[in-house]
Amino acid sequence: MSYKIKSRIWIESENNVLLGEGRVHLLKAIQETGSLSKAAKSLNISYKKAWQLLDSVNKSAKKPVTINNIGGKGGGGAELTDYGKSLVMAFDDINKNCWAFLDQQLEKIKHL
Amino acid sequence: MSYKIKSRIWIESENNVLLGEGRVHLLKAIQETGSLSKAAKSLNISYKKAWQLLDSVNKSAKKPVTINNIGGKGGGGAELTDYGKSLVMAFDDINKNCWAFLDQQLEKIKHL
DNA sequence: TTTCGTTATGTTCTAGCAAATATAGCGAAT
DNA sequence: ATTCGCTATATTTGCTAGAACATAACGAAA
Repeated sequence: MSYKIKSRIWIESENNVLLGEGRVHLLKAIQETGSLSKAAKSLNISYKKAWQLLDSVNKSAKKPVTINNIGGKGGGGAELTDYGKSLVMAFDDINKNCWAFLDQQLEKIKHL
Repeated sequence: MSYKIKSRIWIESENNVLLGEGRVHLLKAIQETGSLSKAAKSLNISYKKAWQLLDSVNKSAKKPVTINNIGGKGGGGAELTDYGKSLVMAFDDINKNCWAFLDQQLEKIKHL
């Protein structure tokens, strides 16, 4: 059996984590469900944890990543801003490229 | 202030971590000091933690990464095998390249 | 003005991980 | 055969991140 190279990347802003794999999952789930609580359920994490993550994302980002509507018809909801969508897309792109890069670096330890 | 991309890479073998940044630091300290206990001191971690890390490394690797001498003149000691040295060098090289790669990917989020 | 499903937040409990402590075992050299 | 400094391992203690639980606030619609 051969060795494997694994990696994790994340984007930071002023020493705070802005986006990592977990946060991106959450944002995508919000985009799909239209609400933070539904997104939390779909990811099998507590609402509180989801809220804390999202709060941290919005506080670290230069511009709002989601619009959160409180109260009103249906109780409210949350949705990604265009800025949020472009952040998610950029992260996915860079992450995918990183995998490909490391896959190519794997050659260097194949013989070990 | 601009966003930054951070990363962490590691090498796995059969779903066990073989080498990460911490383990590489430990191996380098062993190389410099000639003993596991001195290496632990120099890294400010407990001997036990250092031993557990090293044990895990040697159990995950295909060939021994260190030779541990127990008892004898000076009480014993530990040193890297040639195989261990080449693993450390390969990791450092890949890690360095990964930084450079991500630095270049940074362009993609510069405008965000 | 009551209902509803959400967002928003505080508080308590717990399990798992890290640190601290203790001790056994080893073998060359004197 | 005793000393020495190291490797090897068990046990206990302490801490902290996360889970679980609880509840307040909100605003449109009926």
